[in-house]
Amino acid sequence: MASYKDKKVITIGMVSELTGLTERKIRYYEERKLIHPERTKGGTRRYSFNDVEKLMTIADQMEDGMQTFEIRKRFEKEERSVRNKMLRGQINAQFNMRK
Amino acid sequence: MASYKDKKVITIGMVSELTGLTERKIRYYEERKLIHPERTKGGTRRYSFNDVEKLMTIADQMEDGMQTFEIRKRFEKEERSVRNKMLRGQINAQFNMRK
DNA sequence: CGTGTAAGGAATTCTGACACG
DNA sequence: CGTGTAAGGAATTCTGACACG
Repeated sequence: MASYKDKKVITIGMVSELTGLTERKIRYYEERKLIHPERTKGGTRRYSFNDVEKLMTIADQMEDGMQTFEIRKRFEKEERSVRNKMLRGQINAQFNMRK
Repeated sequence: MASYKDKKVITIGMVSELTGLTERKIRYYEERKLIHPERTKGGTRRYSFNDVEKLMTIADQMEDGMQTFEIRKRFEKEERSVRNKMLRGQINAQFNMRK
């Protein structure tokens, strides 16, 4: 499941370059809980390629005039749906084991 | 062909963490032409996940007492073989187009 | 609300060199 | 040859704040 796309290894400078967003914006979207980079011991942020993709989605939605809290709600909704899907998968698997 | 694995986005500090190698070693293997990171405008090195994997291979071979120039020759050999394979693929493709 | 910017400091990285073996 | 280390400087990142709208 976790692969290179999820490894938090990219600095904010590279993310800025990859997405075209300013560092200010990237930090702000974190403040608004849209992304969740990790930190090194020293405190510098590290992002994954998934974060980069997410930021590009965010950029699109911001351009469409959406507000950060709306975007956040969408992401949360999406995550719930993914989790439910996985849960159902597990339940089915167990069910199949029984019979 | 080029994917996330080939994107040069990782700093030497992260590479050191991921591979367990010291930064000194990582820079030295570059000096010996075993790896080829890119540079930012500012001059800091950026590595790809492929570089990270390559470094782990290098570490293994160094442990086995191999010398850097040997390891380098191996890599070059491997690259030639890959290129040849691709070339043959292209030739076959063209040949198949003709008939 | 979303974003720019100047400010001061801290973490990160760089190079060239000396050392050892 | 391969690697550690101290040295000085440059690039990168961080936070909190003020500004505008």
